[in-house]
Amino acid sequence: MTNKGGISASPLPKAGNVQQPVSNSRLKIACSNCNLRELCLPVNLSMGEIRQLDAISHLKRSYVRGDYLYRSGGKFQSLYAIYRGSFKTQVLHEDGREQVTGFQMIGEIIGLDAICTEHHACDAVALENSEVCELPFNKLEALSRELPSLQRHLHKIMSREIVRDQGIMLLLGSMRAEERLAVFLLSLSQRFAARGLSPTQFQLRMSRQEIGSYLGLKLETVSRAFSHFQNSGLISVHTRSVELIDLPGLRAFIGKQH
Amino acid sequence: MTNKGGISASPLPKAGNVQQPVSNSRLKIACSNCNLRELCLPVNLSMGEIRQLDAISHLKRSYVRGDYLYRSGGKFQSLYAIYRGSFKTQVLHEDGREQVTGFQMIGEIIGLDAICTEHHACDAVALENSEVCELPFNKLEALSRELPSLQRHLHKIMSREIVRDQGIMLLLGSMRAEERLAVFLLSLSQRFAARGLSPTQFQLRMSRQEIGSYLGLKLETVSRAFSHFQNSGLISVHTRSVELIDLPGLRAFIGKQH
DNA sequence: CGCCGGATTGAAGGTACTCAATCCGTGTGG
DNA sequence: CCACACGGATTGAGTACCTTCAATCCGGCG
Repeated sequence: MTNKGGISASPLPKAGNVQQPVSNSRLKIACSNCNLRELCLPVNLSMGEIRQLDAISHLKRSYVRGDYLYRSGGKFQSLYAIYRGSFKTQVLHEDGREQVTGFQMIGEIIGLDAICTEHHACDAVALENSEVCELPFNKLEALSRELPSLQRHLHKIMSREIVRDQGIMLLLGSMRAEERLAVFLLSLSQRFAARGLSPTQFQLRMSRQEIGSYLGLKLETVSRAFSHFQNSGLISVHTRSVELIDLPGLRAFIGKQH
Repeated sequence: MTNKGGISASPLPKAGNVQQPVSNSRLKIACSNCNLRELCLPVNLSMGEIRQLDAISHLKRSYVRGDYLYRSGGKFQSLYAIYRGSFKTQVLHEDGREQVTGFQMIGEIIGLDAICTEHHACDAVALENSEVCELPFNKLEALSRELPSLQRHLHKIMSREIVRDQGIMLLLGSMRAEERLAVFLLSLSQRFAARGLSPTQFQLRMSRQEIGSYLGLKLETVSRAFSHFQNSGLISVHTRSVELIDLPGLRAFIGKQH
């Protein structure tokens, strides 16, 4: 209950019920007995090696909805493993346009975009009450020189981010509005399932506006797509609570011509 | 003239005229005297350290337009530094849709998407006669444990790829057709400039179809946007040869409401 | 010369956007 | 406790932009 996030990778292995409340988040806790360990460290590390990770990570304070974990342009120090809650990342264009580039949930790593310039390339904003585990990057790099399996793990996390982004490019570049939403819902479903939560019933943590920004659509279009899925019997939706009624039907919907 | 690509990062420092023809590409050549070195290795490595890099890299044979450097699903072994020519990467959806996810040119590194699964997540296809330098990833990882500045460099390359992809998400998610093309042309211009080539006159290596796929547009829309820019006096275009006449005008075009 | 693929241009149609009204759930204050 | 206000979500009508379909053009090559 008083544990701490380590280094995440998704797609994630089953991790049992990891969504227990954290009673005292200021406590310094160890990766070695974190209940996110199977989520964050699917790596063959010995107990001794995990203790080395413990030594470099800290549990940070809570964030409430709207709080910034970091801001675009800010100096890069650390990666963050999400221990509780969820975040969105967004890039802002000088003309005021904004694009949500991702929604991150428990066990995922955030901040990789900042490595190349040592400054954050996007904002990270809490979508709900959240806690993160801070991983100072210099120390992480040093440790990964010692531990090849940690090094490989770090590379995989970054590579996975690249693959994920390419998937979104495919979505944005070639899918129609309702297909985009179907892909989005199925992706959420998978990620909840990987965390031992229901793949068919969940609460959205983001607004229609935020979903739209992520999917390259206006909020009204997102809303219409939700309604259409509901009228087709594929889902049941009531503002932010969603039930996926016909998963195969949703999957089949993707790629269908008009 | 008979040199070899190393490990690239962009945005790239000025690198003089790196576009000399390679007389005999089968020769084993060294990073240590590669004329791409300033492009590929903007890293503080000693001569001895660079020789260690030499030891793990090989120059691969030429590819002609349409040749696959690797295919989606193929086993991952190596990263590739482009030594001459250019490539596109594309992901294919089961329903036949395809999305070009990037165009890579000389000095850039390709294959990072495969690290997470050990299998390539996209196809890489030559756009013209090209040569690459193969970098076996296991050896690269091992060496980067020895050389912190190489390690950092590798992380930066991966991070830069993530940032680049986020920029494309912004483009695909929130820009209109002509803005997308303007961004694309300005990005090419910058990349040519970084290689000591003209930022205002160049040959496109890809078809309208391929540009369209990259930008999330149909080829006719791309063609119309080219024509419109030409009629507005911003560029001069004749099939694949492009001259950017009014760079500030192009820049100003981005973000303008309708 | 004539073919072929890629590029351009035109006209018609469809999808998603814009603008606007209404609804609904939550939280606040009387 | 209820009325009201507020922000987010839904729904509708009209429009803009991009796509689709189709014809034509152009350059390279056999």
